[in-house]
Amino acid sequence: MSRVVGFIDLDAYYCACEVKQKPSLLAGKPLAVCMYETWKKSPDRSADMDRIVKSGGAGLIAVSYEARAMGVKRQMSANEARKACPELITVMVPTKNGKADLSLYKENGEKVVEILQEFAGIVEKRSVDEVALDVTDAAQKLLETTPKELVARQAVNVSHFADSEISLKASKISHEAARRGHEGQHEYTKNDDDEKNHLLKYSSFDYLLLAGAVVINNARKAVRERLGFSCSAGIAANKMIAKVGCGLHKPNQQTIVFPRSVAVLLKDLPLNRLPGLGGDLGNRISSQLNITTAGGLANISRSILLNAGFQDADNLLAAANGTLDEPVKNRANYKSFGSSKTFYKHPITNLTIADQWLSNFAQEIFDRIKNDRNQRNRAPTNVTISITTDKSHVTRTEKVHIGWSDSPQPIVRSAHRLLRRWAGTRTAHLDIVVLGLGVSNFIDLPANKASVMDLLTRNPLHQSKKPSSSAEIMQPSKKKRTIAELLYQQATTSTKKTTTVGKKDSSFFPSSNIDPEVFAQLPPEIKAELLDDRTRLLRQSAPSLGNSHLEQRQVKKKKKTATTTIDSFFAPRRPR
DNA sequence: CATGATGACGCT
DNA sequence: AGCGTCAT
Repeated sequence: MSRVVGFIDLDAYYCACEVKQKPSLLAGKPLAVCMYETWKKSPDRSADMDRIVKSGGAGLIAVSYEARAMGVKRQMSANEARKACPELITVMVPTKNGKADLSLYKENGEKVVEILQEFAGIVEKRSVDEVALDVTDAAQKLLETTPKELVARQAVNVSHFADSEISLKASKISHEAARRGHEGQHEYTKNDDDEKNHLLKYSSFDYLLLAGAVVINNARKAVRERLGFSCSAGIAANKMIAKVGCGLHKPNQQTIVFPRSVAVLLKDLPLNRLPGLGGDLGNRISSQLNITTAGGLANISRSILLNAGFQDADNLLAAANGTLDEPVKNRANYKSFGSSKTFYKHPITNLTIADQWLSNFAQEIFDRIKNDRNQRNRAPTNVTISITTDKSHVTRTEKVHIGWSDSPQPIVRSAHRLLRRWAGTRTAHLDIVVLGLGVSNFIDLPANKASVMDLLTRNPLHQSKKPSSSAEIMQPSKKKRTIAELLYQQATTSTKKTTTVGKKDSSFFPSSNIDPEVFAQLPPEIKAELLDDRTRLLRQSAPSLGNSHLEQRQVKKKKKTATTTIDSFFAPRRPR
């Protein structure tokens, strides 16, 4: 069944966050955001005023539209940019514990998602500044309550169309130019093409798209009014085309791609502007098949693609034809998060320093875990360290129990252990160029800690006085899982390690405050399952020993094979 | 002068 | 579990 997908991209997002912080100084100004002022160690800066830097600052990571108009481009060094635009204001990202602190942007991004959730049943957070929405239902509802001609009129008034002259011109811009905001981008002005478009006869699905465009426009308006962020959007029958459409007109504009416009839009679209083909795979396709556009790829036969070694031919062709239809995922929050830092030209040489950084990372991650946990009653169960040297890049993962713990220590200890698992016996000359730590594999926690404790304990300290929280109502967790989780927590925090299963149920949790009688009354199969869960979780949590010297691989400079699939984000999983 | 920090996911 | 790719 056809869907209506909106793809929203916040305009010059890091810049917009900074403008929100200091509107009187920054609004309407040519502005750029850079990562650090210098690569040398310097004190943390979080105050907005301290972050406006007059010198230094390496590659720009965000450029306001005012600065783009002056020729400032992303990836310029700050000094280069100042030459192009002497009035340029450069703001460095906040730093904390000696590293960039992106929480300002992340937190604002979460607020954006919250607002967008009011407008769509299915919301997929794609990155800090991108969100895909399935607005099919909302569009249908709108058409049920509003005459379709009125809906169409509203949509036309606030949207571009992909087959207009200016849209098709924008579709021919190179990938690089499009990314940095090509010339001629400006706020919306009405044009004759769009009016002509409005005179055409709409199919019933066209009306649905038009309704979706009204919904998306309302969503964008809400984001702008409540948070001050402007954004651009594309509206189409699938996520990939919606994203392509989104890129046609920025900032603060939206573009509708009717099904009948897809072919002409893709005809001259540079191949590497198709999501997933912006890297190696796209380059190989271009050079091996001597094509440069999506339209060119669409004209290649499946068998030629297969013969050239592109096993993912079907998806490639679907992408080139604009029919690749990956559903909008129902995921408004992160599946993992982490903290990392590059030590450019000053690699970490010894374990002590690495440990300190890992502790910092762990603290930062734990702060995020606490936030996330309060909102979503979940906690991660994996900790992964990531280490890059000149010669290698490796990751090491182990299980960790966080639960409702209020200390970052479990993560800190895991991180230090994982570091040693990699380093082996070596303690110096580690030469770590990039060090990172992350957590993943979230599991649901008891929605309300106290209320679950009530179930299993007679400890009056744990009896909750409040009714269940709203979080519990919104996200009821399965009782079985909940109990297993609790048992696991009890087991791993107990002072003794039990190596054998006790003969009596009541002897099972030496220092537990779980009521043995309650446990004893559980049906035998539940007991067995709980015990099984407990031992399994314990086993998983046991760190294994590694041999780092065996793991030092050469980093492969050149990869590899035409078997790589188009970016998973837009590609449906291949059937079996 | 010049440097990124995350995050998702397929393949094996 | 670990690696590689693609993305912003």
